[in-house]
Amino acid sequence: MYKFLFQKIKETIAINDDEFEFVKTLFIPKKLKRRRYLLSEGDICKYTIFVEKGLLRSFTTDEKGTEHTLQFSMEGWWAADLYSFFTEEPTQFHIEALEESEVLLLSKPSWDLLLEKVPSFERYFRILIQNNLIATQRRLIGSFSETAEEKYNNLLLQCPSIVQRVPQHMIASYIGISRETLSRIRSNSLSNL
Amino acid sequence: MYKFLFQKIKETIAINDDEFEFVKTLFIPKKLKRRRYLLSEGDICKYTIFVEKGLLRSFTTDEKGTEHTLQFSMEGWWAADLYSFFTEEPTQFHIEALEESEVLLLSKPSWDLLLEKVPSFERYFRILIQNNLIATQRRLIGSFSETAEEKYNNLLLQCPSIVQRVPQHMIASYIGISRETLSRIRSNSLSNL
DNA sequence: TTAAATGTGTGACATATGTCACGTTTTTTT
DNA sequence: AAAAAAACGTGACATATGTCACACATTTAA
Repeated sequence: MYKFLFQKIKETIAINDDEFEFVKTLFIPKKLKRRRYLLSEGDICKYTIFVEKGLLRSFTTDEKGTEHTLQFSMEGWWAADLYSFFTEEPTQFHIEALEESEVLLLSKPSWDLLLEKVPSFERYFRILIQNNLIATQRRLIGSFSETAEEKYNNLLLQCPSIVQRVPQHMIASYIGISRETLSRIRSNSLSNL
Repeated sequence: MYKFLFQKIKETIAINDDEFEFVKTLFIPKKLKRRRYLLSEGDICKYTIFVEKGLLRSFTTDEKGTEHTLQFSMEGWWAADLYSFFTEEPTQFHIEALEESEVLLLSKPSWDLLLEKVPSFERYFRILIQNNLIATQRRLIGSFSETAEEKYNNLLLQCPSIVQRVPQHMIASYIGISRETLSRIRSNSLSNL
């Protein structure tokens, strides 16, 4: 249950077995069925979520009812609304399980305790967030400069596994195009083989 | 010259005067004329840049020659291509001074030394980057869900000072619309007064 | 003070993408 | 196995925004 967590942490910082045993005590393991929500609009985001198994999606719904996907989080990744988590303001996001999933929940008090007792986690989270920022900046620039087809092809190159595991209309909402446009792009690229 | 730096640091972490004197020695002060570049496409981003005075812009140029503005950095803000800074890969960004500016440069070795000697800076940078991530995520969702007019009006609400200090076509490239569209939005909202 | 460079406004037109509607296929649930 | 729900494909059409072109205004530099 803590396999990916341990592995991912060790990729960026050095922690010993004792420390990891302590880390373990801070997380709440949870199993989720498909389509279950971990966070809904209006909630306060009480946990940062680490995915050990399965796949989560973070998204918002605008006034017209259209969904916009911020992130897919698969094994070894995190999910949360950081703004709501730190300010304790209500969130605008939903986080749902797209597959049967196993997650580890880290509450705010546990987060604080973690940084206090194992200061090197400050570095771990900084790097994690930094990589997320770099990726999000790229998506933003891409959303300005790329055509719908380029957006899809780039996603295929960069995250083929996401495209395989997720329904098309959610892929569309992740790259910021309509599901119909994505459907047409896919049928066109088939005829170009 | 270090006024904003000191102030901004104290907003998030506690550091004493001795530590600040040490911090000072790590930064390279630099004055910049208008339109001077601190970073050009293909360079390796050698410094993270803190703005004491003036205004910087980070942007990319796509294959068609269209500019896309990632960020404006005014007094008290940072600028850099974090990806290039940490990987030492060539950058795709340009960073230019939009006004006569005074900046403080922090090289990679100095950055490393800073975190080693004053570990609380890990926290400072984590929070800095985290706030940037939250803002960038909002821009991304906005780029999916808002009309050109909404994008402009929201920017007016959130960063009126940027809109005042920066040429319109750069504002357009920041919210991801053409300069002509922005020009029409502005003339329309005038007639609605 | 003049010339050059930069920035802005606006008309005419093109087009990529969204929207709506409906049918079919696939998956999930009972 | 049947029914319900979710997902996908596709035609017809609408439209917001981009593109191109050129005039005018403003700022900067010579």
